[in-house]
Amino acid sequence: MPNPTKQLLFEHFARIGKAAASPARLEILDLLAQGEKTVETLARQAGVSVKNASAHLRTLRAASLVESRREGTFVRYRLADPAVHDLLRCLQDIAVRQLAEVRELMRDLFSDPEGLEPLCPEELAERLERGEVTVLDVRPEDEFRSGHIPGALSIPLGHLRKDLESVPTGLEVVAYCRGPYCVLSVEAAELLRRHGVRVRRLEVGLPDWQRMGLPVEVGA
Amino acid sequence: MPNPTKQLLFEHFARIGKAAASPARLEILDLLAQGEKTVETLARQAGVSVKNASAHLRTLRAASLVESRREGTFVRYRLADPAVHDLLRCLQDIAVRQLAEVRELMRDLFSDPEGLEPLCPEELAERLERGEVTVLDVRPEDEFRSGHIPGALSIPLGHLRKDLESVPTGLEVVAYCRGPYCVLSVEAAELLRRHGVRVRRLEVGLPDWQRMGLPVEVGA
DNA sequence: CCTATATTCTAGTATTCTATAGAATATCTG
DNA sequence: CAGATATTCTATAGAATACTAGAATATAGG
Repeated sequence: MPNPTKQLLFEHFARIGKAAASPARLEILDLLAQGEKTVETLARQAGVSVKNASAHLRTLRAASLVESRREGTFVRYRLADPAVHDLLRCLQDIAVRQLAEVRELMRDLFSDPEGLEPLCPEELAERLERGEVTVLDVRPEDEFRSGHIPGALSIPLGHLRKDLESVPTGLEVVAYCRGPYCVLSVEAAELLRRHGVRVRRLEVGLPDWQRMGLPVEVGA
Repeated sequence: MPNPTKQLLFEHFARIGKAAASPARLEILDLLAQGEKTVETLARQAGVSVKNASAHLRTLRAASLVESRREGTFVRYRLADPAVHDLLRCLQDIAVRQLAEVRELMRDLFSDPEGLEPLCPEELAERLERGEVTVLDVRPEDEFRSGHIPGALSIPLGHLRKDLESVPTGLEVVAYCRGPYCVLSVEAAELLRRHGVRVRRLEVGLPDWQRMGLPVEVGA
């Protein structure tokens, strides 16, 4: 009679689901997929109060989706398991495939006015090997330091706006950011294109690139 | 300023997460991964009231995780997308990897007293091709009819208890059920082994087998 | 049209979850 | 140890969700 046990098992599965049942928490997970972050950074980047972020992190930790370590007065959080990123991607993919509203939002945010398709990771890896492209990481600096595509240039979107000249224009530029549902690289590409730079987007972000087994460089 | 839009996007992602945030709903999804089922069947197999099952199905449909069609006085539900099964598996895998309580439950339920490892799907496919094994589907009959491993014999666990003689014993028997977190095949294997039958379990269920691109037979 | 069956809808209550404010804790610095 | 900063804990009000029972709807069959 394993019925109560089966129920127990599904209750635990649902613990993971419950942790993934809040927009704020999903955004926090998305940010943590880019690397370790403090509570304050997470709160700022996700647009919630520090107290609220702390409460959400507590929930996420109770479900073992994140871990933390103290470093001085800061507490740094990180994903407890790369599979957590898979979970997030899974939710996102179902949402895009099944929810018409989401497909519409995606079309508005990501469709390229010039009809240029984003590059797939394999293609970028090849062209990078041949030295054909300049790779541009437009995420915040701390995320670049946590890990980036080897040889990539770090110019966070905010800096890019002020200093477009810093982008080398000899080769075609490929911009990337947090993932397929992040608009940083879209905005970067628009900005650069308006200034005559040949630029395309990578269709995924660093976490996906890493998860595919492609090489990642850590540090500045 | 795509901030409200970003928020909107994460709200939609969380709609999927919320739908997956209840043990009863996860069990319903697990059952639906085996094939179309009526509300009543789902309620019975998941151990909840029909009204409650109906309410959960409503929630699942609102999140586009399931679809339904009417057939006479019955309404049959099914998964809206194979990716929904991936989501369930993702939650389960994280739970097993991260939650000690779950690992303990799994050990209690699935560890084989004789130390026999379950077969992986690739191995079964090979041995099936060579005609070396008898494959036994111990799920309820309706799930067998919705799809099963080609050549498998359908003997639901309940029938097996009453009629052990019906299992051919010439070849090694491989029993399978709903998935890696389903105990039907474990109980079947124990039962058969106590009666001297050489039997092993398949480590996954039919939905996983199908998702791997292995052949599936439909009908009786 | 009437009845039986399967399912859904509505409403009410109990429970859980979320966000926030204020107090408390931990660590570093001097 | 006092003061400053980062974070967590506790309590709480409001919102959302779950389960149940009774009414309503849809279909099939006589």
